[in-house]
Amino acid sequence: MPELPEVETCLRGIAPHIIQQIVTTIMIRHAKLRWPITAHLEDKIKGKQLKKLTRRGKYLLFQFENGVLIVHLGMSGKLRLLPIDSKVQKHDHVDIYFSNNICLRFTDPRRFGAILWTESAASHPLLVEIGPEPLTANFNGKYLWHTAKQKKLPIKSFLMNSKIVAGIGNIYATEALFEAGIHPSKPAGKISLVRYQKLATAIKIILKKALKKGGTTLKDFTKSDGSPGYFRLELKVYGRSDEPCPNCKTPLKSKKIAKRSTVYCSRCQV
DNA sequence: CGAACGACCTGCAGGC
DNA sequence: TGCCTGCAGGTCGTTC
Repeated sequence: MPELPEVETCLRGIAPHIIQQIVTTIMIRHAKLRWPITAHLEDKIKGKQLKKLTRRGKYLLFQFENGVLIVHLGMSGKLRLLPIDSKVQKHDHVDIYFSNNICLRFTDPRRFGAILWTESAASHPLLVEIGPEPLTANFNGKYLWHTAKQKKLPIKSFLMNSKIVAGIGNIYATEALFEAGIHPSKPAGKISLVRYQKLATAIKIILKKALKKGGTTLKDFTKSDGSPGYFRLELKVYGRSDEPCPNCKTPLKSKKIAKRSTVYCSRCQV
């Protein structure tokens, strides 16, 4: 489910409730995720204090005094805070219990997610090659243009490569390309600097809008069921194949790019 | 080396 | 009702 805004919203929702707390115990019901959960994880984090919770791309980094727990939500993963005695349901694979009687529960039907322990996140192979965060200043049109030189792959695949930029998934790649008026199949190396500047701006605006929406959703977070709740930004083209283009009313088209569904307007995006 | 593809999983909607 | 197919917001490891 989650792309960068959802992961960030999840982080902001859970962090205040568990930062500085100490892990009392953990419960692993299903260790087989994308990779097996790190063996003897309990030995690593039991009795340890959670110092910080940060994000790199779509990876959540739970920073303890002695190392970092890396959590990825895959396609269908969720993290929720619950009372310690909450009823367990199907796909509730992992619980981490904290000293303030809160249970952090990882639920993931498809099990594409990951939970891994590392002593040095800075050099971890999953993190070390991730590109710039899209909401920082060093991600901009010039960076994209420069990095795309000579590349023939479709701009959409280029954008969804986490080595190029962190956290852009199928939805936001689709939406940003529509906003920027760029055809998703256009070879990355054949797009002008000016158009890349427009694209970088579109990415930043869309992500910020989604974050704001997530922040609004978060208001219910502590009050209701303890779930950050997934939210859906009003999407202009994603999931709207055959509907009229919001700009020109031409029916939106849809095609597969690298096996991912892609919606676009053949008139507005060139 | 970069780019394309397969693989990992479950759940759901739609067609027959 | 049941079976089959295709689809889903990710991305690493392998192959070409």
